[in-house]
Amino acid sequence: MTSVDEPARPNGRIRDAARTQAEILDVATQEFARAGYDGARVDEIAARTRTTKRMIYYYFGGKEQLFTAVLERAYGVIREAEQKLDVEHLDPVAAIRRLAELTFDHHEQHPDFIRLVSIENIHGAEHIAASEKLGRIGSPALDVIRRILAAGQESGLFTADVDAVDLHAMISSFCFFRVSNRHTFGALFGRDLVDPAQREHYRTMLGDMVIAYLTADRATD
Amino acid sequence: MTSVDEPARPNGRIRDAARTQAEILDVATQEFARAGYDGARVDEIAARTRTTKRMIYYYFGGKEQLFTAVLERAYGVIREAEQKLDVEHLDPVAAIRRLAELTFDHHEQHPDFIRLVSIENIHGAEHIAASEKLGRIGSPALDVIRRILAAGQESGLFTADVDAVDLHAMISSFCFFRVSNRHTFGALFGRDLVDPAQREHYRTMLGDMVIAYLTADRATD
DNA sequence: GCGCTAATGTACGAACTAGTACGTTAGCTA
DNA sequence: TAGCTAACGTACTAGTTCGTACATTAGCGC
Repeated sequence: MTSVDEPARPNGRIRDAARTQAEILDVATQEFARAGYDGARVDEIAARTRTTKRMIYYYFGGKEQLFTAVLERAYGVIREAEQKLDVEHLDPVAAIRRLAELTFDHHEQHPDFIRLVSIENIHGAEHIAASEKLGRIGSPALDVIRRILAAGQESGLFTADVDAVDLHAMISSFCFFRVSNRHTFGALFGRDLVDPAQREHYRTMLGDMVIAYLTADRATD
Repeated sequence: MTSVDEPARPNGRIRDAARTQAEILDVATQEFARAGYDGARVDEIAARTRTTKRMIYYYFGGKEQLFTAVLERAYGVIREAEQKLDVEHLDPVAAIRRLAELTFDHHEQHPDFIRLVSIENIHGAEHIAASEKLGRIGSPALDVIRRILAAGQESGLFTADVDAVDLHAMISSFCFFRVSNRHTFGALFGRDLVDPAQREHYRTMLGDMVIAYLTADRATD
């Protein structure tokens, strides 16, 4: 299921640096997501690739840097998706609900990414800190939220004192938890949070929650 | 900082099975939470104990079972805390807010527990599944939520179609995410979700969110 | 076609790590 | 106080795992 297919070559190996690197990253993503950083095996990653372990060290330098590269690519994917967000033509309430739903969908569709982020948190985000790419590139989604919030607050639809980063945290927490904690939650409470039959239910619940929060009138003290 | 101090014994070792086991569990909890399941080192756990690695295998059988025992004890602590919940004398709105706040506080005070749960999710909750104790002991908090919800729905304060498990998931997701993802979130957005100065802010935000969700009037379609 | 370099493969090693075989002793009981 | 067993310690091993030294070749530029 990798995006690369090879031109029919008799028996030999093809030289294609980009393809080799991409394939290593594909497999490494799966392996790290499956077993965690320390649980992942470099030999196992190599074995599931058309190349050898030698290439992992040739291109990435080591296990640590490979994981960083995996993270960088994974974050790249979501940033790309966020750039395609097109909700600002909607009224603020509909826009926020739509944004929440897209966040919900994206989390559901990328469980490996969720696992990688969980793993990175276990390790204190040290790989993000070590990465130049991931340094501090605020997400496009945040800009979108900022603009919608401003519009909603101006028109008096939204409570005034809500911050974009906090709202992003609120939406993310629900979407993230549902995927990241589905195993323990399911084992303890007997309910599968990612059951396809309940998908619409939770999607609606998230939207309702966020809109209710934004439009509630609170005592300002 | 362990809860056990020894009776002044000249130079010798004291025999105290319970103390030895408790000390192993204390250290193991820290070590697993620090480094993840595969990152944790049995030798390291033993070294930070007044006993030896042999005892870990003597009492627990192996690394796998040790982690399960650590989880069992950690879940026991929160179940104990939940049993002390005393909010049902309040009106439903105040009761739910108080419950949310106590959940918030508990998550903040037990980051190691959060990490253990994250780790267990990476491993598909297989240790919970393997544990007899953790099999399916519904949390006391859930019963409390159930009763408050029923009261709130009866009196017409709360929207009728909200379920206790779902509400528990909603509250937990916010509290859990704030602690579990603080490193990546901080690194990416430059905001520390567990900054003490922001503690009250997020605590209030959680309560506002939950109450707004429960009391909002939604179109029933 | 020649040569040069990026790309690749093979084989191996040093260090680590979970787990165990075997021996010892504290301290309760009769 | 003799004896027994739960509790404990030491030393070791078998297998694993990251990483590398060394050898090889594809294919582009000239």
